[in-house]
Amino acid sequence: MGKPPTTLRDIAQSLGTSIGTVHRALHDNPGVSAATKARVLQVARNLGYRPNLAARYLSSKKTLRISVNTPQGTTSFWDEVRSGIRDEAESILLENVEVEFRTCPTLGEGEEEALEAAIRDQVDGIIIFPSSPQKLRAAIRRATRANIPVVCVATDAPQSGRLGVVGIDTLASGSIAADLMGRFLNGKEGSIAVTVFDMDITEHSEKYSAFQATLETFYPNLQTLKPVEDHDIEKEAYRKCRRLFEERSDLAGVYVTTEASIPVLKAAQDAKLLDGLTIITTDLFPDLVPYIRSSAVIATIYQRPHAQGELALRMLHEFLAEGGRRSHQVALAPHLVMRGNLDFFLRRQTQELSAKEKRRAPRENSAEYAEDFA
Amino acid sequence: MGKPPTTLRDIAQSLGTSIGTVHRALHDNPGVSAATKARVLQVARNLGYRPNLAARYLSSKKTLRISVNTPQGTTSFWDEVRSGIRDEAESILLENVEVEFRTCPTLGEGEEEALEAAIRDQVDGIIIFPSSPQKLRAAIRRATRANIPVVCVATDAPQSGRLGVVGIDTLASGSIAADLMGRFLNGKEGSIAVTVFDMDITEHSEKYSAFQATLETFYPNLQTLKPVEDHDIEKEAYRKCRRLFEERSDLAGVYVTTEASIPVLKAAQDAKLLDGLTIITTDLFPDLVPYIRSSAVIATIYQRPHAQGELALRMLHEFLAEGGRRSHQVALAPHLVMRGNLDFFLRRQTQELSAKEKRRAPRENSAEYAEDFA
DNA sequence: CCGAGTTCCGTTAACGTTTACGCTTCCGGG
DNA sequence: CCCGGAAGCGTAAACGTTAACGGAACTCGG
Repeated sequence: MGKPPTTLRDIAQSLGTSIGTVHRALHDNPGVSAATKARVLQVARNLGYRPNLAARYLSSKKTLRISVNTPQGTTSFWDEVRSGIRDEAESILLENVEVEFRTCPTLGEGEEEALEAAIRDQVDGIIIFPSSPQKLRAAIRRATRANIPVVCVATDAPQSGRLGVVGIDTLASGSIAADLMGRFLNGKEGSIAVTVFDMDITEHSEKYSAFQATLETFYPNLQTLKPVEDHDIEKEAYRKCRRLFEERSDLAGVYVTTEASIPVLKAAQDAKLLDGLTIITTDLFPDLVPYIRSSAVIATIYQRPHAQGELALRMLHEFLAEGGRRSHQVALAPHLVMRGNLDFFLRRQTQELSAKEKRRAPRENSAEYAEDFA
Repeated sequence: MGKPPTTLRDIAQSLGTSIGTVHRALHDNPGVSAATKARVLQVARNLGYRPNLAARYLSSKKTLRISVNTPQGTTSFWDEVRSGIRDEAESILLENVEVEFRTCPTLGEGEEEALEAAIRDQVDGIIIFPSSPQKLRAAIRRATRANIPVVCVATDAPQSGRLGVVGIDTLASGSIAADLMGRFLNGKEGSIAVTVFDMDITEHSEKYSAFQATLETFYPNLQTLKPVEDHDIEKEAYRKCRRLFEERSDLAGVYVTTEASIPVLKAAQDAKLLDGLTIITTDLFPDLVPYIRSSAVIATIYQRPHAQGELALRMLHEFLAEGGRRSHQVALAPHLVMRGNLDFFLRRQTQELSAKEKRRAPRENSAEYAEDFA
């Protein structure tokens, strides 16, 4: 079962050549003839060569630089994503990851420039939130061609050649929102409003249609209205919702899929509907807490930003370190937050955000760990 | 910012001693006087020494053997835990982890013997499900004293000196169950039955009281009954529930916190109450699926066995590899599964369980990865 | 007082890769 | 004919740790 793994030496010996040549061939560095290179690659494949990462790291000692291009954001969402990335970077064995944050102050502003800057800086990998995928597609392609893998968080950038995505499963979150909405309304009739960022974003249109489909299947007495697009602009969200709330007298519930739930709630309040509506939101941040406690927001779909950050970095690192054999499409299940379990999530959030530098003193020997828990 | 890390050499030089001595001192191997050992430890601390894992692994090349002691189980729960452990073991960089499974066919039978066997076999670490913590406490202590770290999954073994636990947050799951129960019942009056494994298990009594407290706070018109203990014995679960169902005419809902939801459902069916009761269960396995689809089970609290397995192994490995600085008490948030998002979880489950050996051919150079996704 | 056995410590060869350097061979231009 | 340069390849020194070996100094029974 446990054959000793093949090394560069093995390959060199079996070819009657030297380690240096094998190494150059495998990395297509200059200095090898095409013929020997081919032979080396062939033998390497036959022998099932896999590089020893420990040796590689020990020898080269180059640290991987990865750029994190995310917006500042209006809620704590992106802070949590970033702290997830940081945590994962620190926890990686052979600490050889260095994270550079390129945070855009306003959404969509300077996104492309930041990406270009990362490419220019020759980072080894990029984690990005493509707020408008079609605008960034070309730039992501350029990064990929420059041999810099790109991982998208939260939103995908299709047709861009990106290495992978990590996000929340749209079907799972849209459907559970619908199912809960139906249950909470418990047989009532009426229509449900859904706000999204923009229907051009795959994730949002998928969420919307999952919601709509589930509601239609299981709760035919409820009707999903056309989506309200808010582009994460507070005023737009308020204005559009306010109008909707005044117009539709049969409105029974609202499902907010974006970060911008506060303006929607304000609109409901101003329309004197806050108590009458069944409202399900997305994400979890300080401003939202009182609404959940008071039951104005009956449930919120938590998109686990911390976990998204962790996984994005993990995916990138795995790829960079060993050529990545894992799935490149990670769809997380969202968490459901209500009054009852709210405190659990709040506690966790603060833990995660403040988990700075808790490195212990070097405790080489492990004889006494049990005392900690006795 | 980027100081070169201190090495054994640095310590040796600053003490005017040799690298070998430093090494022996840090690992308290024989052959160092108490005096020099103390000096070495002192300097190591001052210089903030942290071992270079790559070098360590490269040099020693010993693989970590870890034993996984879990029951066979009556549902797929433990299969998923095991597959999570396996996945994580494979995905660890510097693949130096070897997992040995010691699976007990029947619950609580031969648990202690299996643990003893693992200790005797000199494994480097143990992951265990302590089905009856007090019985295993002594044995876990012995393992710890033999310098073998023990991580508990799903259930804790307090006062046992175990290295850590990974499980589901009891507060989060008990409370969300109560909150949902209250909402689903929507103002109705009545009593709610709760089944647990055994109130002596910390987790279960915590879950129960979280449920009870939340229900009492937010839905005072619903009353939590005394817990039904089933000890994961199907007959016991059926019998006790059947009797309860016939006795309590005001029963409105049931919260099953154990694996044994099927006998409870059967009892409800036989008592002709399946449609009348609002039932929330725990875990997700094939036999439960039809009940969820038909809405007999309105929601189930998924305890994420795969994730539990992953995290348990990660915790153990981190500790073994570098003296573990992470939290040793991991409490996961459960997932909520309903009709709407059921398919998502089922798809995931089958993916996770069948994710065997997908290692690719060695792909040394990474120039062309973009093609895969173009 | 001499060998045998300790105790303590220094030295050194691994582990598999990377990288800088150095040695051939061959070719074209002066 | 000789020299410069390049292409192709071998060599060896790192990287930080582990583990085995060897050698002092010191102890002790005979």
